[in-house]
Amino acid sequence: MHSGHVTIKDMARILGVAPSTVSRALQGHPDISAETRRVVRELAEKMKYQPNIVAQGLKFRRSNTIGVIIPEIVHYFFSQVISGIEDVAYNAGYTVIFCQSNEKYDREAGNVKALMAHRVEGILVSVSKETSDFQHLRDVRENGIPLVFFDRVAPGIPADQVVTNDREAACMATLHLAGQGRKKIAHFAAPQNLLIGRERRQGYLEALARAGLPFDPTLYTEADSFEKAQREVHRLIAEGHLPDAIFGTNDLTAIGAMKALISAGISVPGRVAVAGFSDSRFAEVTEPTLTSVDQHGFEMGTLATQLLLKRIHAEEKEYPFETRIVKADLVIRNSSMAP
Amino acid sequence: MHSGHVTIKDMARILGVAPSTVSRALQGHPDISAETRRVVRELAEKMKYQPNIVAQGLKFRRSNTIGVIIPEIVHYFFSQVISGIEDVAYNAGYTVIFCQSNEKYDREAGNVKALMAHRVEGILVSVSKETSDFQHLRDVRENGIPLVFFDRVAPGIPADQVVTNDREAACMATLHLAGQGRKKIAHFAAPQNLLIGRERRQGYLEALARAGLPFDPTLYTEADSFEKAQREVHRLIAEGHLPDAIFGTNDLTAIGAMKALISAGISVPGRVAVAGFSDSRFAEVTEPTLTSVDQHGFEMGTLATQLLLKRIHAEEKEYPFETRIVKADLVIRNSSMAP
DNA sequence: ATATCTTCAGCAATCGATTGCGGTGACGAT
DNA sequence: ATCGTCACCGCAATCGATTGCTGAAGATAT
Repeated sequence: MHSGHVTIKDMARILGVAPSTVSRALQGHPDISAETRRVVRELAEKMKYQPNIVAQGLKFRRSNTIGVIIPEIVHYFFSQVISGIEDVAYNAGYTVIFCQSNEKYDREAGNVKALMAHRVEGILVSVSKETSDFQHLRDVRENGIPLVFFDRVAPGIPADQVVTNDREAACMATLHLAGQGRKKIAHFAAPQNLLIGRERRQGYLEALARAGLPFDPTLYTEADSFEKAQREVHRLIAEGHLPDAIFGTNDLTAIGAMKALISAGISVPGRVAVAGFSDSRFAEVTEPTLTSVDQHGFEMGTLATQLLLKRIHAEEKEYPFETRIVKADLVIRNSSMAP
Repeated sequence: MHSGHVTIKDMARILGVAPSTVSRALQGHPDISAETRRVVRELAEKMKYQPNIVAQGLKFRRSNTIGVIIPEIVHYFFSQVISGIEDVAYNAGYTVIFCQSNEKYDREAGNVKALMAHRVEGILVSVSKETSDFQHLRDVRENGIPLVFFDRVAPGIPADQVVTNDREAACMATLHLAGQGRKKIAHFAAPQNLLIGRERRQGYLEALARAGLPFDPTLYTEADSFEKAQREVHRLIAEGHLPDAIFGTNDLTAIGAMKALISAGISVPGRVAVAGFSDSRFAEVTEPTLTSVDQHGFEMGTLATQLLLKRIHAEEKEYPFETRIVKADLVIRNSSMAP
């Protein structure tokens, strides 16, 4: 019959008892005789009965489900985060509904609606690059659904957050480049509507200041992909503004720059040192290996999920929102060696 | 009140009408007057009403949800597949519940149970390395739930499958190396209990035969990781069995070998050509860039999901199980150029 | 003015699981 | 013989949304 799933009613009909009796027998309610309990449990075993969580969820108004919205899973960092999320959720008996925004605002808003319709108990989100209107996320909060941002947060929305100390780490990476004797350090930045973009830029500027280097606008540009970085390098070369170091806002950007430099006959790290961000596995396989910042994605995922579950279990009790920082580490490799 | 979600009853109470009227008004049932419809819709708009999909699912006995079980998401290939799955599912109005087996049998079995309890309409699975008992997957089929395997299939279970033509692709890669004038082609293989390990090895052997090259046992070894590959290269060098080409069972293996060769002063592809498998993004960033086999993970994901949805929508109507092969392409880059 | 029809809403059941309350039998006590 | 006391189980409501059927008005026809 129907989808092949055994229900409590099916078993009740077979045994000639009421569904309520079956339910109570299964959960060991004292009102049910040992004999009845035994019979019911045997049948449940035999028919491989599995309670319908959806129905239970309706009854108890909880879904035991959390939602995750991620820009693009095919990034090592994000897949690490997801892995951490799944791990904690699984061990807490929660299931994870997974959505990908593909860096699109519309998709992200659609994902939020879908998750709400599914009555997830909480949402973990890293906002897309395109998102600048945050009403959809505000709606989540207004519906009383816990929200935790990780890595990319939305400004002005009351929620827990798990972020990297982007500014500090960016500063550290840039200072490292300066420490190698580099004077003309370029920054290939992420879009400035993203907080992480602004933070990393700030860290870069701070490092310049601390190293006593001037900020040269010709060495600052928004480029956050492999291809864009290559274009920018070509432009810099053409315009005669070759820097002696490049700090990329992420690894693919840094690698794109590095490849463009090398194929233009410019040695790395000989003439130009390069550093990236969010230590991907790429960093170890490039030639030269890439100096980068390890963001500890898995830990960000576990921590974010813990914060979410904590807030879910706090029920109505409100408490101040937390911002947790997962400290990133600078991993120094060959691309940033002294000339 | 409760979780903040507006229900049809809430609106009915406010408007002083019956829940059924609200329901019909929202779906434009002709029995409802234009005036009532307008009033209801306005309130729904104002209160941001969203139908409870869980309740609808219970009513209609469909969850609009599919489940995915994947060994480890932090592999570029699998994250590509997931991306493809999510894409098709989203466009078809399905949500994806995501589980990670972490290559563990227990975890995989637990995931299956959880997905069944959630009444997913179908399951996509790539079995873990550890899995040798497939009863949990057989249970899925016996419950009448569609199942589709991708990449790693379970033998003897009636289900649709989407796989790579591993043997053919491995043969192609090896023949390519032979075509570059290489005579002593080594193979760094995956464990032979994995089907893909055996298939790729077979492809390698077949290519040797077709190229008229003898099989040299000293050039065959089981090594399927970055580190193992490096050790093997050092051993080959030490033993004086340096090949003039290496075909790795996956990209990290190939890259490990390449790095070890280069750091030993052996030029790639000058003296030794290298090719990998399952084109990761690594392949483009190494130096030299790595020749590899593109498995088209995204397409495997979309195809597998399409097969699953097709079977879900076929309702009770049975039709023969399909095995679809996503043909892998050899992507020739610099690591395998002629000497 | 009565009969018939049309229009529009509500009642109640349904999906699967759970639970407060009420009811039925057996048994002993008075 | 009647009442009280358990042990045990069923009825019905609930969660949110949907739908067949029923029913109450008003409109139209005769």
